[in-house]
Amino acid sequence: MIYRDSHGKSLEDYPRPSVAADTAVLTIAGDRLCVLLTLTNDATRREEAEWRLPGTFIHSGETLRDAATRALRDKAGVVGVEVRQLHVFDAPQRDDRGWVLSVAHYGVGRAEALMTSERVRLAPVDELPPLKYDHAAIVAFAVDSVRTDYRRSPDPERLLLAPFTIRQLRLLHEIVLGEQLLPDTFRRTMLDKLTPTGAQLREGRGRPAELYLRA
Amino acid sequence: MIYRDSHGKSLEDYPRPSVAADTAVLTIAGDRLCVLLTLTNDATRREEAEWRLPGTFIHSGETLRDAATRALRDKAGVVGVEVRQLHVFDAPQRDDRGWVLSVAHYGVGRAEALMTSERVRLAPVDELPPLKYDHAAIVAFAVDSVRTDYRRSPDPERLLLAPFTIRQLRLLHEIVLGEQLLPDTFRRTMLDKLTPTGAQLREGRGRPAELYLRA
DNA sequence: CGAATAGTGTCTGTGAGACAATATTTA
DNA sequence: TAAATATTGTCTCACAGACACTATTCG
Repeated sequence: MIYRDSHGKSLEDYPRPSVAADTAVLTIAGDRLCVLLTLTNDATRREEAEWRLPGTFIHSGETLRDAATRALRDKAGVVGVEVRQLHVFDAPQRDDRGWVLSVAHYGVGRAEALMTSERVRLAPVDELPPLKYDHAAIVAFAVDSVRTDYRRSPDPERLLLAPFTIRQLRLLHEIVLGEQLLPDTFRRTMLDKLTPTGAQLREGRGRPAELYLRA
Repeated sequence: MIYRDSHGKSLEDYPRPSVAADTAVLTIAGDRLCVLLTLTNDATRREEAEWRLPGTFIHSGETLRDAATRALRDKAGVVGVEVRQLHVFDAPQRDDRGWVLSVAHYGVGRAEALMTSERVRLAPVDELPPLKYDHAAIVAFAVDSVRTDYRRSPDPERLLLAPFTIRQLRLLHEIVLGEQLLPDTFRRTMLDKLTPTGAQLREGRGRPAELYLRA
C-alpha cells in the first residue's frame, strides 16, 4: 500500500534531493589539530589532487549516522570513530552534479587509526588545501564543536590513553584549542573531573607526575 | 549536461529520500510558553483533531529555510518569523508514508501574529497534545535552544516591543525559562546589555520604572 | 648544583546569589 | 499611611587568572 496525498500522488511523484552525509574527522598529528581528507574520485594522481571530506549518499533504510560511518569505512578505511550531526548545508548551487543536500557530521579519532590508505591525508585545520563543495565550512563547524567540548571537560573524545598525567592532558588541550593554557589554572579546573591512580610517571627530567583517570 | 558517475549513472538513478522542513514556532500565550500546531491534513473536525508542526517538503531550487518559511505561510498563515535549523530527524520508520527525513527548525514570534487560522492552535510546551511523527522531540529541541538564548541576553527574539521595563523583561524571561528569577540579580546581569532611555513607565501601584532599549 | 617539571599557597578581581535597606508611587 | 514596585547597598561564595613558592627528579 503506497501512500497517496490529496492529489492522488505518492511521495515519489515529487522531485527529491540527493542527501549526502559528509564527515570531518579531527585528530592530532604533528602537534597540530588536523582533519582527515580524501582524494576526490576524479583526481587520479596525488600531485594534481583535489581534496574533500569523506562522504556518501544516504541509502534507503539507513540513518545519516550509518551513512557517515559507512563512508568513513569505504572511502577512508576508518572504523571505530563515532560521528555526530552538525548542520545541513543546502545552498541550491553547492554541488555541480545537481541538487544535493549535505548533512555535515564530525568525529574525533587517533591519528594512527586514520592513516590507512593512499588516498587519504591529514591536513592542519588552520592550513587547509582548497576543498571541494563547502567542505571547508564543515571543518569550521566541526572545530568549533570540538573546542567547545574540550573547554568543558578533560579529553572528552578520549584521544589520550588512560592513565595520563595532567601535563599530557594540558598539551593535548592546547593543541585542540589552539592556545596556551596556564598549568596551575588548568590543573585546578580539571582536577575534580579526574581520579588519581596513585601511580606516577617519570619522563626525562623533573619531578614525576601523578597519573589520573577520567572521573 | 548531466553528471554521471563511474558507473555511468546520474544522481537520479539512485533512491532519494523526501526531505521535509518542519518548524516549531514558540510564543507566549496566556503567560505560558507555547508552540504553534496545525491540524493534520486527514483531520477534518477539530474534535477528533490530530496535531503536528507546520512543515512541507523542500522544493527544488529552494533552501530549507525557504521551505520552512513557505510552510509557515501556507499551512499556518504565519509570516515574518525567522527560522533557524536545529537537527535532522532520520529514523527510517519515522514517517508511515515512506522514506522521509525531517530537518527540524525553530522560530519565535508574537502570539497575535500566529493565531491567524482556524486550523492552528497554540499549545503549552509542557502540556502538548499527542503530535504526529517525532514532532514532540522537535519541540523539545526548540525549547532547549530558545532557553539557552534567553539565559544569555535580554529578549534576543524581540518578543517585547521596545522600550520596556526590567520588570516586563523579567516576567518574559521567567515564562520562557519556566522558572522564577531574582529581581535584583536579573536586573544587574541584564543592565549592561540595555540602554536607559530616561523615560519612565507608570503601571498601577509602585514606583515608576525606567524604560530601556536593547543595547 | 642547576634546570626542568610537579604541585601548592595565596592574592585579586569578577560575578552570581541572597538579603536588606532605601526610594517613589498609588490606593 | 500601607502596600507595591523600583533601585541600590552589601555580604558571601565560588572560581578563574596570575604569580610565587615549595617539592622532586635528572644531568
